[in-house]
Amino acid sequence: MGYPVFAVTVDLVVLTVREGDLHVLLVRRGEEPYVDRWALPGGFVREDEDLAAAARRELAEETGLDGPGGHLEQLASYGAPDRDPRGRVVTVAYLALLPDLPAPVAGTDAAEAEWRPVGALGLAFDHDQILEDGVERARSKLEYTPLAAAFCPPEFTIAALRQVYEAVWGESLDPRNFHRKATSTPGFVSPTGGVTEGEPGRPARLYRRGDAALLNPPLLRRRADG
Amino acid sequence: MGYPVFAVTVDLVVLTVREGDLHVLLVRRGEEPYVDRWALPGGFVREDEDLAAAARRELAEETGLDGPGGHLEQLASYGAPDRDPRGRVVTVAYLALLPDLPAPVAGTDAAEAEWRPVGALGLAFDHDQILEDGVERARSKLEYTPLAAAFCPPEFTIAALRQVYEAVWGESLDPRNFHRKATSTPGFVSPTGGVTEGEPGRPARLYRRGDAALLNPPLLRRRADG
DNA sequence: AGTCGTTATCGTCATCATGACGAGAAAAGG
DNA sequence: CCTTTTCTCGTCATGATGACGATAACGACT
Repeated sequence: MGYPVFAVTVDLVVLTVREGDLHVLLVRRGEEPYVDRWALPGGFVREDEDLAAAARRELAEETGLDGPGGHLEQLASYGAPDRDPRGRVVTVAYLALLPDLPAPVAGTDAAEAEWRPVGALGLAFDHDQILEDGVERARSKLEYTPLAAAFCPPEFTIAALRQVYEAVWGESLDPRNFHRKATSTPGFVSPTGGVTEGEPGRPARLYRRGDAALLNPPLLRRRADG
Repeated sequence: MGYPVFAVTVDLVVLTVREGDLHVLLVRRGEEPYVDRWALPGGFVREDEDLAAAARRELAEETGLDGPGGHLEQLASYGAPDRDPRGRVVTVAYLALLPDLPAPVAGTDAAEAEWRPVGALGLAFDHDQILEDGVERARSKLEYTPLAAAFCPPEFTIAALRQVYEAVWGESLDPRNFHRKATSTPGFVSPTGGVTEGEPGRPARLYRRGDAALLNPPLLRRRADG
């Protein structure tokens, strides 16, 4: 039976919140095609490797960290016949949400890597589209899941969680209403008992991510109207 | 540069509502592996074919119909190393929502095909998992989009739309509250001006699918609690 | 024609969630 | 001690929802 053969890659949309803005991890390509252009990190899936395992491996290689606190999920697949000039390549994109890393990125890999605010970046291949899809997925996930905590360190304040929403959604939220919502939605966050120290203003209680898979009711962003 | 080669297939989760229950389109396999076992329809992506084009082609081959009124979207990709005994095969699953077909399925293809109520079916490969993911996606999509209309003919009644929700979600909804919600949510449905004739009971107004991409506010199913 | 069963459509009411905003609590810094 | 800052708790009006009553408009039957 004859059928076409493909190369299969995984590409990563790695998002984090830095200084109040949503950032994506990019690497500068070291070889053709698109030499010296910025692109999403990624690579070929190995002979005996599951797709998710390949994504985890690439994430660890690029960030030196996959540990708890983050989140990794499959995003979508892209396989236009002409998306890679080298031939038929299907890529399975994964979306990673990480806390702002104290450790520098690109630990093991020699390639240049950096965090860039999301926006109109002229990335290699169809990576602009993949990034756009990833950002939209993240925005949507924050509505229905407690995943915003994946952007935070293990213990965080309600204000930090709110700033994640504000950065990802690009809109500001009322601190008092957000506080009520976060603390009253079952499984969203759970208090650790600790409080912040040395910060300006009244000390804030610390929370961990709750155990709910879904927020019920969800926390909907303000729609453009319709 | 040496990298592994893969075969790439598309598999379809084709759903419809028949007689008040959610059904999936299955085909009986005619060759190894899994001969004579039921499986999701699908096939290899061709040399110069986009993934979505391959999905549309397979859908047309299996149902003889891809026309307007239905819906097709990418679901997810599956690529466990051992998911196909023939070798390394990555499949990109697509989800199709169709109105109950007047035409018989499997027009062109010689393989046996039939609609089966969704549930615990012992399908070939990892198709049970793919089906489960597809059904969950459909359930979720009905909450946030007007896509339930994709299960209906071009013109339909509010009651028909409600029966779609009841079949897909597996729960009953109050006809009066559903009517209020469907007709008051902007872009959900739009009246055609026509009414049903010859049906028992009071004639019902006919509607077409609205132009909204998202329901705002959404129509949430009753959660299992948390 | 009248009655009944059936389904569609509209209305009412209590409850819950939300947006807007006031106000006190608890820290740091002068 | 006072001001500034930020967290936390309340209040109130509004909007969405669940539960359910009531009426409208058909076919079928007597």
